[in-house]
Amino acid sequence: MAKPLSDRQERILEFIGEFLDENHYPPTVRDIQTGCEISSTSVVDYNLRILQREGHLRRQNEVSRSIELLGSGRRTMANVVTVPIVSSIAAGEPLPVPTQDSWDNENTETMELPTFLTKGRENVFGVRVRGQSMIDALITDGDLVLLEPTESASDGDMVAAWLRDHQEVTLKRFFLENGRVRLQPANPAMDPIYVPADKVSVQGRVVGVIRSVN
Amino acid sequence: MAKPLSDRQERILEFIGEFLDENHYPPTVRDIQTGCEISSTSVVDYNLRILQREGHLRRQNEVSRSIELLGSGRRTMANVVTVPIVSSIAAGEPLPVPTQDSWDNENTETMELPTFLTKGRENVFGVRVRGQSMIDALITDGDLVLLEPTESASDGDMVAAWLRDHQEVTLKRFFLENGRVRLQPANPAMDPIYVPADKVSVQGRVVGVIRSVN
DNA sequence: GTTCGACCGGAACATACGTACGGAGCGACG
DNA sequence: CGTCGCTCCGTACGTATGTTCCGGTCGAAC
Repeated sequence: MAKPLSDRQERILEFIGEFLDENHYPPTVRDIQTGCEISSTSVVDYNLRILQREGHLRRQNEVSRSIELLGSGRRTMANVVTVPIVSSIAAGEPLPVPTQDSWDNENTETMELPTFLTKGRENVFGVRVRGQSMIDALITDGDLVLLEPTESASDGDMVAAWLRDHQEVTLKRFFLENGRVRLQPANPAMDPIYVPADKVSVQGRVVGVIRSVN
Repeated sequence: MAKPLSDRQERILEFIGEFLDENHYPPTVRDIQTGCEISSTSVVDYNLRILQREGHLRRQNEVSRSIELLGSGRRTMANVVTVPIVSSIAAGEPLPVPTQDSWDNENTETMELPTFLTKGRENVFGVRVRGQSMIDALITDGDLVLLEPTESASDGDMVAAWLRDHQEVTLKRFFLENGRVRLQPANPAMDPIYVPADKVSVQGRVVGVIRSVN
């Protein structure tokens, strides 16, 4: 299914992304030809068809600049990425980190976000928060939390941590202190909690929070 | 300077915005011609030149689909608006609500946001928060608060309120209760404050909060 | 009336741009 | 060796699309 791409195809995909970041419209076949130093428009067209067949992009026939990138963290246009929204976070269950399969699924909800929120990070996904359990992380009911999937964390990272003994996910700053983990609420008025390292599993690193009021 | 636009010009501007919302690329002259039921491409071109001269949009010569909308809350492409970021909010001063003049100023910082954050609202602007003074509104240092300019508020709205006696701006939910104003923190664990109605001036309604971690 | 400017209409022109066609190099395979 | 598939190249064709030219209508100003 997911065939490996040739160097040229990788290059084209990368160029389209860069073009989208620098302009407010997609590139033409000839823009790509010049940008990737390809000798003929037919080669560009040939590779674009392959990329389209493999599901990396979409084009409309006979329409100029109709290239649209597909896939996780795709850039649909200048400074915009599309991320999947996976169900909702609730007390009592671990996070359903999205797989490539679930992302490929047509009925995954997605959202378009400015790139400054995901800058450089891969596979960022969003989780909608239910309830007030994250209030000490300055996050409330209805907020959208952006997470970068990871299983490890550095001191000071804000992470989504699954606490095995408490059977719940919490968002806190992570610190590893001689064998145990300190989870520090974002609100300095609240006290940290301490957990043995083997009772905590990191599910993702928080890279952003979006709250839409009303 | 700001000449009134003809009906046709308004229509064209509106159509370009709608087109940008529905596609991932700008419209051609002929897309506009069809969409606005104009009999000739030359009329479209004629009006586009006027709109460009008046600063409502920008085009590149000889480049297809190179139309770019300008101005406050402009849609640069599908589901994206551009909003100005006005300085920063700090304890001790009222908010510098942006005027048309300040927006027109070239050196205003701007940011592109998904439309779902500003949906339907006019003249939304962003304010970067400094310090921890908004912590009881679940807002912390570095957050970007999106405000819709207004001087009135309905019960339950989250507003930016200038407290004359305290000489500070605060973000709270607004309730008018027989002559006095109750300002309710977003964090239900915190207590409300009560202020005489004439000691409070509403500066804007909060429509969103964006936090970028790290 | 005449003049002028703002706006529209139809058609043509020139370039931009997607697409098709024939062919060539090259490695895999029998 | 032949031939098949994949990739590339050069070129050309046809449509898409920005642009120009010339004429026309209408209302305001004189």
